[in-house]
Amino acid sequence: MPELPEVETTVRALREPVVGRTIIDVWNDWPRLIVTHDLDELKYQIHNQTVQAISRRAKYLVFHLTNGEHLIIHLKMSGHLSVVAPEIPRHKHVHTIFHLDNGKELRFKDMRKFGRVYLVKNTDEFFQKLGPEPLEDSFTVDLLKERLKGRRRIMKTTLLDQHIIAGIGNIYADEALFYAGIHPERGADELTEEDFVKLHAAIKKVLNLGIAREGASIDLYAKPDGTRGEMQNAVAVFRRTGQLCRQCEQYIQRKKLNGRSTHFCPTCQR
DNA sequence: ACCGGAGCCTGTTAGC
DNA sequence: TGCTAACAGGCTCCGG
Repeated sequence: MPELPEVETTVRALREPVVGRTIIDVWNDWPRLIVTHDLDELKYQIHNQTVQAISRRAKYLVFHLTNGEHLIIHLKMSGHLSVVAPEIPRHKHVHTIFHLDNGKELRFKDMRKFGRVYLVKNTDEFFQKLGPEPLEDSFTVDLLKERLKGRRRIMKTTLLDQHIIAGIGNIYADEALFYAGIHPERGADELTEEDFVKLHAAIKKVLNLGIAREGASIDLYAKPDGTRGEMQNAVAVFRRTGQLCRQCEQYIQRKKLNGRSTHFCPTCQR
C-alpha cells in the first residue's frame, strides 16, 4: 500500500506519540515479520531503549534508539502503524506490538503479512543498494539522467525499481509519467533531454502533492489515527480507467505491464 | 549487469 | 446467489 508520501505521513504522525518514549516490551504472533532477530533476542536488544528520533528512507521507517541500534519497519502492501491505549481491542491483523513506558502500544497491523521489522546498527550498510531520495535537493536532472543511463526496460518498470530511484510505487509512477507526458512503455534509453527535465519535475511534483495531501487512501491506507489521506481525490490517472483525461478528450486506459496495473492517457503520453 | 516471473499472504471484487 | 479467478500502494530470490 504505502509509497514514499504515505510512509512520510506515517513518520510525521508517529513523532509526537513515540519520540522520547521508551520501549519496554515486544509482542509478536507472526515470527516471519521480524527478519533480523528472533523475538527473545529482539526483546533483549530493545528493552529500555528510548526512541530518540524517527526518520524515513525510501519506504522504510527508521526508529533511532539510544543504544545506537535502529528499529526499521517496512509496511509493504498492507502495513499500518498506530499508537493506542492497551484497552482498545486488538485487531486480528495486528502481528507485532511495541509496549511503551507510558502504557500505550505501538501496534503494527498487516493483513497480508508482507511487512517486515529489522533491527540494525549500521543503516548505511542496510540501505546501501537503494537509489537516491527523489525529494532531496541532490536529486537533480543530471542525477536522474545518470540513474536511467543504459537501461532498456520500460519506464513504468524502471520507476518502480527501488535500486534506481527510491520511494516511488505504483500510484506515483503512473502519476509522474502522466505529468511528464511519457508513455509507460517507452524505454528508459529513449528519453530526450526535454523528457528528463519534465520527468524530474513530475516526480517531485507528485510526491510533494502526495505528502501535502497526507497520502492516497484508495484501498487500505490510512494515517496512524485511522483517518484517510486526500491524495486519492487528486490523482490524474491512477485507477481512473475509462474516465476522461483531465487534459484532453481521451479516456484513461489501463494495461498490465510486468505484472503491475498501469494507467495512462494514450494521447497525452507518448 | 540486467531483467522478468514466482512467491509471499489475506481479503475484496469482477465475471460467469 | 454462489462459486472461482483475478486483483491489490512491494520486494526478494532465482533463473535466463
